[in-house]
Amino acid sequence: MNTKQQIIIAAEQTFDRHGFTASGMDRLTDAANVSSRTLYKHLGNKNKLMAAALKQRRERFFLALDVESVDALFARLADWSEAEDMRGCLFLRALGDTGAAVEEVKAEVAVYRQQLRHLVANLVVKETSSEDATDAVLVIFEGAVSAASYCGIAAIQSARASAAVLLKHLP
Amino acid sequence: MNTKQQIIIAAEQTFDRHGFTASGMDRLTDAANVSSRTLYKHLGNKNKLMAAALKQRRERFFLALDVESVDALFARLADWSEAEDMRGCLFLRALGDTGAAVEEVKAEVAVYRQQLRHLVANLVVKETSSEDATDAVLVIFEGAVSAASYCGIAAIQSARASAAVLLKHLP
DNA sequence: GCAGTGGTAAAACGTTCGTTGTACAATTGC
DNA sequence: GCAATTGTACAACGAACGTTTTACCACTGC
Repeated sequence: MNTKQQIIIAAEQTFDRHGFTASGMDRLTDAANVSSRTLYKHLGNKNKLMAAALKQRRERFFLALDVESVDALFARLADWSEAEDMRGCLFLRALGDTGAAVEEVKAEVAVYRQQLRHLVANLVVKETSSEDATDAVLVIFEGAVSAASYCGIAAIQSARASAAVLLKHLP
Repeated sequence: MNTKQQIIIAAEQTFDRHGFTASGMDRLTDAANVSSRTLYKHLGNKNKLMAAALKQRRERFFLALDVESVDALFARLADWSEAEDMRGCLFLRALGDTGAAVEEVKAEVAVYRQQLRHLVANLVVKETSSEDATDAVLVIFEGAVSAASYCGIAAIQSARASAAVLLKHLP
């Protein structure tokens, strides 16, 4: 079994559930079921672990969102929300939690945002032959992620319908 | 001068900028320009200070968003984003930062979300004679707040236009 | 058989955390 | 003039933090 991966997966969940700064190394080692010595051997320090957890989330997230249309994007997001608790964008939260003071975290957040924009832009171009609606769909996507944390899956279904309307009727 | 208010206002900014758990009492007393003894006399403890800062943010936010139409709502949000740095919803972040383990924070977040929903629902009813589009507008609002943290005011302008289209063309 | 690898447990490092105690200064109302 | 109020500075508390050290165990391949 891959110990490093096991640590990172546990950390992704722990940071999401309990916060980045508020999650001490004790809680992280307990969640991963490894000694602190092993964790430090594999990850170096807490900042690098945060970055690794974010990278893991990003890869898992975009794997789940590997789709061919905007509608499918929101359908997959709905699937995600049924499998995982929604607590708002983990990357936005990581930045706020750490006060944007951790370089490793800032870098990972930047990569995520760039990747999300590219994904949305590509889908929008495919359907409208223009990038113009990218921001609009991006806003709805971010809104769905945020609102799902207290409106549940209804927020995502609403977002899905809204996106369809927008792609038809936006200038 | 009202010392308590001065402490709370400084705390609102400090928590927003540096995170809730990551902001120590030293930083909070420094920002408020008071001694730690004074802060504790007025606020009791850190959890209560967090709640007070969130209440302050809520009141300030809804005062800025005291409008008569959905379009004006987004216009005011754009004004807000030009006066303040956007780092995503402070309430969502407070919940994630503390791992939803602080009752005082959970309560304030619940009040905020309820008030936001009521505001949006009232505006939507006024314009469409139905509450049906509430979730859709709520999603766009949340998305504007989140996306503005890295897309700037363009996200809010895009959200404003999207909301107008939706109110016209949603079933 | 033995070096190498990859893990454990437990204690300790110095620092920072949230919070309180003590002692003192400035302003105010009667 | 004096008591009350409201603030300060500063040191201390025990606990928790991130990190490292020390010593030890189990498995692997040659």
